[in-house]
Amino acid sequence: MGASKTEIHTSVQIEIAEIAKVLSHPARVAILDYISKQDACICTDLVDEIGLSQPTISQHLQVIRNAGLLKGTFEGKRLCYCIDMERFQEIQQLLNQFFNHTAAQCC
Amino acid sequence: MGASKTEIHTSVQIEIAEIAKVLSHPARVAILDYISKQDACICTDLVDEIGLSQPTISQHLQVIRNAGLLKGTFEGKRLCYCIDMERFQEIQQLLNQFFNHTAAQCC
DNA sequence: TAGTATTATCGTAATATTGCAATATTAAAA
DNA sequence: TTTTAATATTGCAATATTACGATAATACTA
Repeated sequence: MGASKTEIHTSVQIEIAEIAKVLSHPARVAILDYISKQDACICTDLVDEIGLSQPTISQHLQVIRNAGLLKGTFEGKRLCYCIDMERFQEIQQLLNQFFNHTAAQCC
Repeated sequence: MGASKTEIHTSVQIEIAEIAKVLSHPARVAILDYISKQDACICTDLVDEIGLSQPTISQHLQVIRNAGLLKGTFEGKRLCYCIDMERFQEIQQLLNQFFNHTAAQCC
């Protein structure tokens, strides 16, 4: 089908999956990489930097934004944003919690 | 298109994305959760446990396996496997490296 | 060897994702 | 106010993912 049966999973499992989905495309990883390397918030050259078309970059940015990973102003000309470190660390913690509690001892 | 332009990204970015893709579906998170909770390697009741059909579970397991996250024997009856902790920690480290070097200071 | 239980594969349908051209929207500058 | 530059949205095509029924393959057991 393609539609995932989310109702049979826990909210934590769904949350992990949603976070992972943001990072599951190299373009979005590249975008986060690039934004983090900037000193300021003016990130208008993403299109040239990443090598994808403007609509595609815009689409990826929306995915990252919807996950709460960006903050700043998002409308009109001269877009200004950067990574929301609070949310970023929250996500890192969530992933680490998942990795840490998954500690099998067999084989 | 649906095909991602992987050739324009760095190998690290692609690796992060590939790892994240494994965790980007709640069923796979649930499978990893469940396996890690078991004491032994006999994990034959995954189908009942996760609530998806046997072929679907098999498909998800293959994705997890291809990422190197499982070890054990994978053929024939009485499947026996568990999480490959070495690979698991390697992945955790890679993700943490990504999160740690992404530390923007603006806004 | 025949039967049984377990996992893998195939085929297929439904949905999601990715990408871009064309166009719209937005806000600053002239 | 018109122009211009930057971002968003729309529409569409190509590909990927998810899911499952049917079936095959595998290995244990009687």
